[in-house]
Amino acid sequence: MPSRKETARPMRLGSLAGDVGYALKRAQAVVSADFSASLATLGLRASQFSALVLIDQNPGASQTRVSLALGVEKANFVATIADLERRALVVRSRSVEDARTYRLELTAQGVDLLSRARELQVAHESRLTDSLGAGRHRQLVELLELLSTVA
Amino acid sequence: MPSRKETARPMRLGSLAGDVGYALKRAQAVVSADFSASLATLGLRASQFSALVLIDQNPGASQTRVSLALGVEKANFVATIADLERRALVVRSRSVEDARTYRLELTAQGVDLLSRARELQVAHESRLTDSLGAGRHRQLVELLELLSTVA
DNA sequence: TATTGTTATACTCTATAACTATA
DNA sequence: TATAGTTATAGAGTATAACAATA
Repeated sequence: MPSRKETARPMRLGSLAGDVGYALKRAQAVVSADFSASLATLGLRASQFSALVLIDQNPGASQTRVSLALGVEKANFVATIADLERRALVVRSRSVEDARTYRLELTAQGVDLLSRARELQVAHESRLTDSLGAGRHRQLVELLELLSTVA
Repeated sequence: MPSRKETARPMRLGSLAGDVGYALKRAQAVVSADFSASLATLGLRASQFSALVLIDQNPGASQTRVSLALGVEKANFVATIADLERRALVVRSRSVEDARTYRLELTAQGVDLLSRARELQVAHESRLTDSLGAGRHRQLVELLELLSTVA
């Protein structure tokens, strides 16, 4: 997104001001730009990072289970996993109970890269906490998670 | 986004829980799905709706000024305006002060469609207020707008 | 020299249908 | 029949470079 330089004549936003959807999109753009730039130093995208976290936390889970938990279509998750496997960060092994599914696990390299990515995540969240204040930071996450579950 | 059906075995989210970026992305998906489906009944996308609002609020503004205010590259805004003009919702006229720029304005049809879209927007926000509570709804918007400006 | 609107291009994310192999 | 993974495809959104017309 291009940076919104506040020019001499600011634009009237009309009903966009106070709109949750519009505010969400703008905030999401700002936050993801910061985190994505940070993760890029490890050659990771945000979607790959979240996949690594879920596989780490749920070793042996199938592709479909992970993709559903991430809110990603299983069809669109194939390329993500293929890339992580090609880079030897994730291993897939056929399940013995159900030969249709793969069991996903991190390799030692995957664990290592994830721990470095987590440091970047912590630093990223710290920047947000510094900008927003710890109380408002926590409050914002609570409201967002509440919105995702009730709406 | 596929709906997150809470299965028998929920996945552990690890460091994704409490993460602002992840919470933002999930909430944004939920909210934009509802609003986009609503706007689709008028043949509008959210990006077109926001363009109509800004042109209505700032008649005579140029494409670049509107696109910058929306956080959209001017190159990517060309097709949006072209479609709105093709549908006779927006008119472009060369500026007399600066022949490089267009003055953007809504047509009577554009004003009419925008007013119907605004009703959908109000209904959409009402659904969110019902789900979240009026206080939390207002609080969320404040935090998001704060985040966009300070981060 | 700089800016506006434009074209071209490419990459990401997302959504859907259809196939295979297994169940 | 139903599900897991896969392929193919198409639509959005986004980012950058380069151009003609105008400033």
